[in-house]
Amino acid sequence: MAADTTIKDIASELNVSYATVSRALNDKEGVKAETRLRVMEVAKDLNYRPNAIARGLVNRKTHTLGLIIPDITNPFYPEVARGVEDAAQEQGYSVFLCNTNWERKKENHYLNLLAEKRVDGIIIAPVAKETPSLERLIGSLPCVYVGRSPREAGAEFITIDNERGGYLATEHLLKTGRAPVGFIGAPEDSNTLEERLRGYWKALAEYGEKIDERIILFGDFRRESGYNLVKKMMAERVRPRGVFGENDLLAIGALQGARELGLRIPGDLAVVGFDDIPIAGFPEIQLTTIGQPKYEMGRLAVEMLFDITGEKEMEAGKSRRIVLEPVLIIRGTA
Amino acid sequence: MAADTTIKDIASELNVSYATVSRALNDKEGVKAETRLRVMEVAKDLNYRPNAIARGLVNRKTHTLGLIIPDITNPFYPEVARGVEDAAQEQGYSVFLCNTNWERKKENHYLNLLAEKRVDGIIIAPVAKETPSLERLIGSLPCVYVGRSPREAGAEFITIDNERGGYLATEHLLKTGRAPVGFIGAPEDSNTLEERLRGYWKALAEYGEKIDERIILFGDFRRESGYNLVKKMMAERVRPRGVFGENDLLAIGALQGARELGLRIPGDLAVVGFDDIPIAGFPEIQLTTIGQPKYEMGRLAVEMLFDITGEKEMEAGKSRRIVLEPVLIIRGTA
DNA sequence: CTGAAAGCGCTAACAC
DNA sequence: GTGTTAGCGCTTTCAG
Repeated sequence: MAADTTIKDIASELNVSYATVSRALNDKEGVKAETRLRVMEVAKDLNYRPNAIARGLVNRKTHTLGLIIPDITNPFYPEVARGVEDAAQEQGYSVFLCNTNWERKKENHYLNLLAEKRVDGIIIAPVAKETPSLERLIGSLPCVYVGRSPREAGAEFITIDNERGGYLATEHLLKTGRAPVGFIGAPEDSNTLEERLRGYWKALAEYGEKIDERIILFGDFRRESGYNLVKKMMAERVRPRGVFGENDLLAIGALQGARELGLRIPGDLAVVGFDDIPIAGFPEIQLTTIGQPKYEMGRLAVEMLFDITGEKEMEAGKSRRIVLEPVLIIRGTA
Repeated sequence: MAADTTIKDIASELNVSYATVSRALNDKEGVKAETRLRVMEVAKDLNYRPNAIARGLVNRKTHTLGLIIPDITNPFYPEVARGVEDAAQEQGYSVFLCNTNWERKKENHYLNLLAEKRVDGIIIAPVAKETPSLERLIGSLPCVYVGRSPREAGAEFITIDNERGGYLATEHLLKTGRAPVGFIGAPEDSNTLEERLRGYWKALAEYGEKIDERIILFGDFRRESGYNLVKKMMAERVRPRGVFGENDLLAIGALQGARELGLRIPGDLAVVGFDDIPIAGFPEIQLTTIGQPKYEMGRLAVEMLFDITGEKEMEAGKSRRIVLEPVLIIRGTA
């Protein structure tokens, strides 16, 4: 950028030391009211803009947060991101939004980058169950996980009870007589999968259904995957009458694949998703799903971060490990 | 963050000057191979992380871009954002994603913030027709607009031909005998509205239809708005047989409102949108719309930025003012 | 090839 | 109240 005006410029303009200018600009005490006024004036005239980089260097604080999400294209994450950004902005923070596209390499890269940029904290929805490069950072860089409960003892997190969510979804299917119930999810290492799958198993067990690997299928997190997986599933000998999709995109894809197969929903096949993304509620979709407070989770993550850094204390009674209760939202597909 | 290790630490460890360390770390010439190796080793041992803040201060370059979008919740923007981020990352840049939520105040705030953080460039999808606080920055901070062609002479931009898009949409409706054709859009000051509306007018004129203010309705950019507006429109005496929505979300809302009114689509009412967001292509929606290459636009915006800063030259023949051709995508709603 | 030293823009003691 | 000075972590002359 072109030569910016610095506090020195405005100091020499006024024939005061630049320390005084700094004091005036930062509303510190010990500056004559008149001096302060003149400083402000000249600052405006010269179109002065504080250099956050220089400030960050001496204050060791950048007023910047990093937010790492796996898929900005999945409507779940923009909602979370909005919560994070709103809450951050309210405290005068800005956020680096990093999209890993479900690639661990990218996640790693961003983690390093954020550390190098000396962000004041990181909020992450990790790609996989373990995030070693982050775990190395924790302790030197405050961090909170969103959407999953990490294994490491030291980490803070906000998530919903995924196992319970999986249970609720499956139970609903079973209770309405949809056995056998299939499951479609992302690859095995995904962070939330394990817990939701566990909930699925649990419900199955409780209803006396046995686990049938033929109708537990894995792909990726995209809608197309749900579409393909349901077709594959329906080609099996055991024809499920209900399907639980690990997330809404997958479930919606399943809906579409099933309809293409000529199946009526929910008559021939009932489908339950997870997340309650906005389109799930569209009249054309009406997906039965498990709801989570996405925006709120984003906000809470920031609060927790600030609580760690001491920037701002959290409301009393709030823990730094929050597990929210999922809710079953019954619409038209199950 | 806790006390980081600095180049001084690794210098004293090795009994060399920290200048040497800096050189070694930055792959500068004039360092004995062996010294370099030892530096690298110790750096790794000490878990050294370059401080991008300090670097930015001396280099006057932060390797950071700012991206300002109005609504991360509208699937159009995440696509653009992905393009921006991918292209930026390829050049070793990271991006601050700022969501203005259609608020000029927030936009302003972010613009200042980005300037203070000394980003190397800004890509913006502005809230309104004019962005005075940005225009003041241009010249000192490279900037490119996405999604609209600003009035100022000095600004670079990448957009599609919105007027032509509006024309194509309306023409399609007219050609298929849908007159009278209504229009629903966001508030008057919106950036793209004017051009798309102009295209609508033009098509109307060409087909001998007159402009009827009663069926040109404005709300905001959200789906709910389309839903409400279409209901209002259908309550008018002139009952339109086609509607052009300024964006897909609006058009989808219109679809839903119309159906709730008992109208069959496209039999009773034909609807065309704009943007071609992913859900537009869902089998349940099948929205006829105007397509724009969102991801590509994001990428191109970054290229243009780097071309301005001299970071990387653009392919020959590319202008810094790009107006892409919109395409009509005919699906089921018109 | 390496070291010493200045300086990026700013804040924070410590003097006066 | 205000000025002086050191220093945040790093890059970059300029000497040696």
